[in-house]
Amino acid sequence: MRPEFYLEVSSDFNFKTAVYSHGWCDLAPFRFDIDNWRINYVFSDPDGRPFDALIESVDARIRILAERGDIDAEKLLRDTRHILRLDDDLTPFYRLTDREKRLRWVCAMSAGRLLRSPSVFEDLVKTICTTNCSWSLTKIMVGNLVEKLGTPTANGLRAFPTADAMASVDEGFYRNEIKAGYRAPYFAELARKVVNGDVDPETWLVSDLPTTELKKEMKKIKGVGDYAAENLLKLVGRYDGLALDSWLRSQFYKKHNRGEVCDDKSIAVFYEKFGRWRGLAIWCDMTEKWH
DNA sequence: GCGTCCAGGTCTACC
DNA sequence: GGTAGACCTGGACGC
Repeated sequence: MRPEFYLEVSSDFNFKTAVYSHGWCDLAPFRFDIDNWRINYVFSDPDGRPFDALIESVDARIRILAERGDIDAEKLLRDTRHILRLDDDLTPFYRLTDREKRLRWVCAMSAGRLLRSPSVFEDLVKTICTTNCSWSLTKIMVGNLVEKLGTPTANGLRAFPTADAMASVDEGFYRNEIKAGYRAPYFAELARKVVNGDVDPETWLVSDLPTTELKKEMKKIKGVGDYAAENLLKLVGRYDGLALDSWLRSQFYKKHNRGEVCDDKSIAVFYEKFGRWRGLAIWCDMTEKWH
């Protein structure tokens, strides 16, 4: 009998829009079952022992079925709250989107909770894997990281690798085994710095720094530029940056500029009215069809 | 089958 | 502060 746990959710939480908020549900060690609308994720206990868990929405609650019983349930529930953004208050954001008829669906569908990983480190590595490549290559790189460096569960599934595991291999491994290409030295250096304590991405979650300063901190990581930093900022709950990439730009051109290319400043002006929520506003606007 | 282009960009050197 | 050119890889596309 698999142990099961439940989490109460607020009335403005929507499991589907949270899970399918962006591509993260498609990246290992997440597994997304779109037919039954549930996800699996390989969590880790504080001692590093991984276990698989199924997460689904049942009767307006979140049900979590763990692979085995001897787990740290408190951490599992904390991690689940974190990845589903259960504690995010999007009320001020919805007040802004409700002002525009075409964006009223955002509040109506309780959209805007961007799925994230239990650790900022994992989101950081995954974000670097999204830069300058196709989504299929992102999936390959992340899949390789999990498959070749992640600790296995009893059933052979694997957790996302720890910084220690990532620091245990060299640049050549990232290039040849992970297929990280020119990102190879970035991953080797990042893992080394995290293990040495020179960088602690988890502090970004609770940082008192103004967003512009925090973004500068993030950009000190090799491989993290404007897009990556602003994407990470969204995942730690700051939506000041648009995180423009080629996909987002092309969607904007199609939806709001008759398919014609325009500069980034014009896109910024378009979403200026959403203030500190503009990054979330553009993301919801561009992904409306997904929901 | 092969060559080219580009994708959920960033870094470095140079001005 | 701004910009050109280089950078890995895999998949789509044209021929």
